[in-house]
Amino acid sequence: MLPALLSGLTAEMTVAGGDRRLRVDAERNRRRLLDAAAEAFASEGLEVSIEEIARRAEVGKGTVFRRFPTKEHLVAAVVSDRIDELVASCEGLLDGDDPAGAVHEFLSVCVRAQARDRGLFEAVGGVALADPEVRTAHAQLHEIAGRLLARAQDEGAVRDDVTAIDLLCLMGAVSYAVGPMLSTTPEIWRRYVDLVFDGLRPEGAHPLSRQAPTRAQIDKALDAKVAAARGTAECQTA
Amino acid sequence: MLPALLSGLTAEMTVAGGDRRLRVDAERNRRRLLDAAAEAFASEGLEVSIEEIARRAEVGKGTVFRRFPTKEHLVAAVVSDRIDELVASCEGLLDGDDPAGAVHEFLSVCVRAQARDRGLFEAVGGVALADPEVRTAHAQLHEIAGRLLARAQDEGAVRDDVTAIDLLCLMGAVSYAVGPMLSTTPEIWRRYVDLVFDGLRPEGAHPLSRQAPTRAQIDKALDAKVAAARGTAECQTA
DNA sequence: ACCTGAACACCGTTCAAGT
DNA sequence: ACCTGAACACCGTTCAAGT
Repeated sequence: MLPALLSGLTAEMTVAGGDRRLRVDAERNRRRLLDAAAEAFASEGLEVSIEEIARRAEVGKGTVFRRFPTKEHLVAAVVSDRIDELVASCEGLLDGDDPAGAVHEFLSVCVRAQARDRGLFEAVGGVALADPEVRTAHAQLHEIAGRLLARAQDEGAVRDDVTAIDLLCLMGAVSYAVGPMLSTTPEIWRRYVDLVFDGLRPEGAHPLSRQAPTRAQIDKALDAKVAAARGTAECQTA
Repeated sequence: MLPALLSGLTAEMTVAGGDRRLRVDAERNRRRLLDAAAEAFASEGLEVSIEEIARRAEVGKGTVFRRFPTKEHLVAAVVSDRIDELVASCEGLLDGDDPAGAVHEFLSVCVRAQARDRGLFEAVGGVALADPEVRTAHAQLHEIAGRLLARAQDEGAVRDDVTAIDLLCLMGAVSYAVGPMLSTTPEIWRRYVDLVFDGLRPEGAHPLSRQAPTRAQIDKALDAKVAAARGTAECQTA
């Protein structure tokens, strides 16, 4: 009896935001679902069916939707954990004494994570960003990118006309480009991180024909994208 | 009577590979379907339903599958036309007298095309490359990229350690990165073409930690990807 | 409270019945 | 030959019936 109670309390501490305490069996199912989903999304991508995840977690299909009102919510729960991990492993880069190397390493860490986790890659480029927790985690990554970039720019090791948003965009760009090649040459992403990073150096820098997108523009575009996705979904159900 | 016969003959000439001549009404439906699909894919992306396309073309759902055995085939038919257009508009770049500018322009033309046609973008990054016609068209683009690149490298205007495959990958990378921003800042792709192109200049070039992927590796990876997609599809139907 | 599988709407695909 | 819509399998989602 006591262990069960304790595990319930631990769960409450773990859950972000202070959700209501779940019944012990419910909490156990939630964990199994998150674990099964994380594994399935990472290896197969986001298109694995809910039924498949439920099977792997050994629960009924309906249980998934009782805990996560929609598949997107399940994706967001898994993905925000992954981004949190990414944030944690990038924070250490702020301490080093090689600012340019740290920017390069930041790109490497993020791209490698996406190369190894197909679901993570698909989610951060997609509508998962609609989820508030995912956005928060993503904003933290944005902030780290900004600090790393500022240090490197102060030293003159990175051109002055690029922004943290550029860094995040380029990280996604590289992750996308290497996707099809990962099965035959799993480390190929390093080449494109190197190549893109060379474009960030001051030596070859030429004026950029457009201004950097602002955070507001990105958010607006994401909102529009989410609204569009919601729109067609509503059309389908209506 | 005569016009109908002529239109039938024209159709036969137009169709690549010398397919059997279609009945006049069938040929008309084929055209309407291709037009409707091209428009729908371009604006909505590849996820538009066959039913929607059939509706726009004013034919029955079954007619689509009579002409194109699968949705992928319809996508491939539309997309190979789009890539052919791209090839045509890039061939002119081989004549100019600014090799570096031509490489930049090549990237611009291809990225702009993908920015304006969502289906084109989704297809060239995906399983559409399984289709032989699409592969042929894509190989032509590859060849042009190679010739443009060689000229620029001979002049010392582009670093020597990048390949035509790198160029094609980076083009896809940029197209991906700008996707979410197009609704608010439709010309933003120019910024990332500039930025990536600066990475191709010799001035800031540093050794790349991995060798360029070979055509064989790419093809093998694509085959694997297609096989995997087919595999899960067969599992679903089996 | 929570679990579950049957039921529903949607989509790609097939096919029997029509011209 | 070709056209068509009803029928099938699949997927995300809902919900009535159970504990």
